[in-house]
Amino acid sequence: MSKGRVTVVDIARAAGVSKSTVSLVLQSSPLVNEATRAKVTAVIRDLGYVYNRGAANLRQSASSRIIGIVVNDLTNSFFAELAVGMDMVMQSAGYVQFLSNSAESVDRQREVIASMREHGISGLILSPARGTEAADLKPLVASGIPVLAVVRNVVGAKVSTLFSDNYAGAMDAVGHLIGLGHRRIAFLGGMANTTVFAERTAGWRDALNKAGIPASDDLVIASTASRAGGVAAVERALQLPEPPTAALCFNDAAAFGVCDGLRAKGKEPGRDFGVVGFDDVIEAETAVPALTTVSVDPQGMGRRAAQMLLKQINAGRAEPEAIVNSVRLVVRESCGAGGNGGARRMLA
Amino acid sequence: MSKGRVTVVDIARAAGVSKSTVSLVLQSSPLVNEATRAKVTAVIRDLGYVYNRGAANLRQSASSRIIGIVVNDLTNSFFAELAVGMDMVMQSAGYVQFLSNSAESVDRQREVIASMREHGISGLILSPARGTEAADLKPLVASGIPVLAVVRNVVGAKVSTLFSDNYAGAMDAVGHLIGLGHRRIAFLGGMANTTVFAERTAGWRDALNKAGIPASDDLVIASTASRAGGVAAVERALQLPEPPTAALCFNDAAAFGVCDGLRAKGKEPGRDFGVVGFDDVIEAETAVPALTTVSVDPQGMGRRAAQMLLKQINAGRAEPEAIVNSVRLVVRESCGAGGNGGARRMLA
DNA sequence: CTGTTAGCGCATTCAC
DNA sequence: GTGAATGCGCTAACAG
Repeated sequence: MSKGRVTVVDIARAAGVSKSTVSLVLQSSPLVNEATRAKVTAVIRDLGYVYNRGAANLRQSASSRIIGIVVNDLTNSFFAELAVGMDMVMQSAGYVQFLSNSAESVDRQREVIASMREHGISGLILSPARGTEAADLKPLVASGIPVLAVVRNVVGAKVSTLFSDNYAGAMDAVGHLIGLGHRRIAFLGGMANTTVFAERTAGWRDALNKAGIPASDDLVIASTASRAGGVAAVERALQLPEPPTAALCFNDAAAFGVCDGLRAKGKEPGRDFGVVGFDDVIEAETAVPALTTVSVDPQGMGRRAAQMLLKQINAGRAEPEAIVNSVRLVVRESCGAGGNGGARRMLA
Repeated sequence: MSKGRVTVVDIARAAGVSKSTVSLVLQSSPLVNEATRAKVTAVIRDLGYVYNRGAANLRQSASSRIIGIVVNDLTNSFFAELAVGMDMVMQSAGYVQFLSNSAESVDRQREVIASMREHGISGLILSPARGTEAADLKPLVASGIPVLAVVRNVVGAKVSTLFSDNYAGAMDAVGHLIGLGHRRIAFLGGMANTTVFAERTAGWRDALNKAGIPASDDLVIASTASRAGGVAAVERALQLPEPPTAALCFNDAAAFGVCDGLRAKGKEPGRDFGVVGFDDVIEAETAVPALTTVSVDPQGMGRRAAQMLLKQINAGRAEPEAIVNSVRLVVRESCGAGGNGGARRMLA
């Protein structure tokens, strides 16, 4: 039963036709007799034949229908959600994906991309590891296969891009806080040397400046983009000579940490201190956020990224395009039961 | 530059040798002159040649060095961590993986597995969608490619397995609570119709019975395995005629929800109510758990799964093996700063 | 040590 | 409608 793979020849012989007839049946060509088609499909099922895409792809220089996805940190729910979104449209489009985790290592990233390339991917979506350079992608784009960078930028690389509008989102959020009367607004959490961090702090800064409020660097407190990082950041913020009365948090994890830290100091988030967070993982943990958030919807972004790449693949040789994924400020006035314990009656 | 793929023939011509010499160089065979080897490798680099594994694999009936991984819910951090663990060892072993999300749909799962098979995977790791039957995997195992089921069981399927010792973990956890003097101990959260749920509740039940405490079905309150589910479950539990004084929570998300729900009722988790949770995602969100937990370490489990599968692949035609991944009870007496706000001074 | 020959499984002409 | 050739990129034999 498992003595070597069963091929078209086998099923041709068993069905008493020639291999090309079988081939036609496989691609459901209209120019084959209905009776023979039935016979062939029956034999295919009986012998447990499986189509060999590798061989097919070798022959015709068609698309392998494999695409590569490399993300910097699949452990982060944001990127997991992103990947799931991509997976959805890839599956529906009849593609399979190599999906790998670079763990922020450019070396692993390079290796994994090389490996994918040897396997003939017809496109690549990359959420680049920190420190990725244009040169790393040079041979890939030179070979003509479409590459899409998401979430983070690769400066100088001639690839398509899909980024969130971090700048506008931060502007909106800070504007909201200012509208509520806050004047000292901190930026808490996140790793400083990322483009996302830079964009979000830029929006924070410009929104303050626009309102005539000085944007003091003391109020930008970077840390890890985690719950622990949020706790640490807010603790530092509250120790400032002139502590802030509100904060824009780098992401949702940091925002939760900030709430934790506030409660630990006897402050009620929302009532005693305004909190707005970028919500990179909205829809994921539906029960939690009673916070006002700048929502990114990673699954939607993933779907959009996949669609972009497939379009490029189908279009053949298209120019790289840059798209900005819009975000929206979600203001939650009240918070239902089952919410995040201490985060009700939000001032922000 | 990108006029068709550059092949062995191209580099053979450019290097002034024959293709088989190039082939030998590619597989770093010892029987090739050092000078010609240098020449060939130089040309390879200059022309930007990429090895075509598809063609190679077609010729020699060797392993494709592609393995398939299908997970029921990549949105769940547990499975994301699991996948990352697998990714690590696959990368180190020179494999690439198709990684896909079935989203608990047996249909998607079947399609995706079929697609992977057409691409010639040399092994499959499956965290089965709910409702997966042995028949779904029948053709795959019949074709002789190693299959490993993780986390959940597929009854009747002749595949290798790697499960956590949910039963023993639940026993340990409940024993711990009993040792602290609790008599009415609930089981909160989790979807009822899963094997994991069945195993964990069985351990809960048997530990109670062993201690001579009746295990009332009222105390098993299923819900979703999420934070919201935990909130709902503990609310129901506290409305019982004889409410519990402690609980074993299905997973960490549910445990957090239980703490939320307790605080909403003015009860301090750990002080007023004993909480132990299965910690499916330990190491992931390092800041949070001030809870006593039954730890599973999904990344480690993923690494182990990958190693198992690779061993099977290398061993050729090995019998399926069943391995149990041990879990450990982690008792946290105190909880440092930056912990989960309300979950300190745990009674459990 | 290196070149020659012959397929791996499939799809695409062409004849029939 | 169907069957016989040909070649995709590569490796395995065997010659030279």
